[in-house]
Amino acid sequence: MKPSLVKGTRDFGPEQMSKRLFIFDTIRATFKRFGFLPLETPAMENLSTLTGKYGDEGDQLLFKILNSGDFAAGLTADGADQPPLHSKALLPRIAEKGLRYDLTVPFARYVVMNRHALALPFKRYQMQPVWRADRPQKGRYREFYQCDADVVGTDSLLCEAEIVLMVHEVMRNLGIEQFALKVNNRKILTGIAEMIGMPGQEGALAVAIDKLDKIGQDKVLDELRGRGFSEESLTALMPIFSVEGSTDSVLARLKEWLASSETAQRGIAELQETLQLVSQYGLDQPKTELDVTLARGLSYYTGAIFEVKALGVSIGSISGGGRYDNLTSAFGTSERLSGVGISFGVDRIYDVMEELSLFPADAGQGTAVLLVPFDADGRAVALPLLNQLRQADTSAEMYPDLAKVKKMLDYANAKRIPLVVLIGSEEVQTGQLTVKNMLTGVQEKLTADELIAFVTRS
RNA sequence: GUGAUUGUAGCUCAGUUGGUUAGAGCGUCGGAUUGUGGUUCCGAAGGUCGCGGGUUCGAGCCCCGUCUUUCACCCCA
Repeated sequence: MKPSLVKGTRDFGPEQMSKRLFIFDTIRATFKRFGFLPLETPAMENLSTLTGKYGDEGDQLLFKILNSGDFAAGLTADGADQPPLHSKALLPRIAEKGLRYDLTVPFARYVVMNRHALALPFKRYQMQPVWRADRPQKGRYREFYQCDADVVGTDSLLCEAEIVLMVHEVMRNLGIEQFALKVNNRKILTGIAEMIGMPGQEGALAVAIDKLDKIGQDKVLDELRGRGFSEESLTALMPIFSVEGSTDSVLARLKEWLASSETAQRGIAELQETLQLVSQYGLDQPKTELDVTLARGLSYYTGAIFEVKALGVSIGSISGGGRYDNLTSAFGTSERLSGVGISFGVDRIYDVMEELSLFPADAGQGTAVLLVPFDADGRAVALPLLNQLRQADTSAEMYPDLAKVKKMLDYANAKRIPLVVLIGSEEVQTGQLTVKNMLTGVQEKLTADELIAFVTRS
């Protein structure tokens, strides 16, 4: 049989992996600098932990795991006198585990289970794969990695501000200079829904408004009509399409328009304070953009919402997050624990960086020096040198077989090893090794000590 | 989940209105004065034409199903 990959999954070869590790390392370094601690949770969770947290659509995208053993035991066969079993009714009887859909919900589960041992506020980062059963397409996979940093146990808007700072640091360290960090606040959307006489409908409102830049104002209105919004409410909504301009002027206009909504006013104030904290920090050339139409589908957000888009590429958002006030309450805690977090999508960041050629040249660099002995005598000289190079923190290897020189140099080219040390009888006798730069073709004679000095210097 | 789309050598692709032993480039392997690669020359290996059915004297080509790829919708990192 021919081997193949599961739909929407990929292998990562050495070259891809070294680029991916560059992304992981960059993000991890930032998370650590901001005081977040590492956490890992299992790939699978009880379905009861996962369901109901992501809305109906999200539940459908969960990968379920068939029970072990005779999962069909106790199921009755469909008979003429019985209605056929529907998969929806069948599911809880044959699957009680599922693959994690994101990192936020398992984190909330962890916090609730370990509440007694955690010093609040608790800051954790987590970089693990998640799985979603939707159709793969550009920038969308069934298995992909998220890098999350969340804080729970504080309402302080400093956390929101730090997320803004982290996003800037990560993007700039990755070399993604052209990006937009869109920010909004769910409370503003909630207030708008109240204002137009559709309280509690901010979810439907958000989903439709989120598509504004994609389908245009008229189609957004059509969609809202389809969702049961009256003409009256739509008329009341019109000002949202004309709030543009600088962040300050947008905030001022919103304040005026939503004057009667206490919720909206709180959202506006939160946003304002967050942005003020960011500017007090002294962030250079912030890429934050207030976008009233930014909604984000995940239903658990209650305050700030973030989304990062790379400019100049047609790949969806590469990062997103927000504040959630009652995620832990879904697990039955009476204590109100507020949290806020950000999630970086490694796979999309990879696609963006690949498309814009942003990976540094040495991101795929493996071995720095290849030792090429021509015979057993050369090998006797090469082995201690190999050891010395590695102790000097240089990645070095020796071609394992005594093969033809051509073959060994071909190997160096294939692995893009920039430096080759040729060791034949002449080199063994004089101690002057032939060091060849594979890029320029230039050769020079160096002693072992000179070689190590040269390699560690560059 | 809805609607399209793709599949021929390791890779990128040719392959006529259905007609004999399915081709190219690149790559791989071997060789061209036994201590020199990336540029040259010669040679070789490598394909159940995604898979399963059907139509036909005959299918890489037409039809159906299925899987896969890519894309739009939905939603999302």
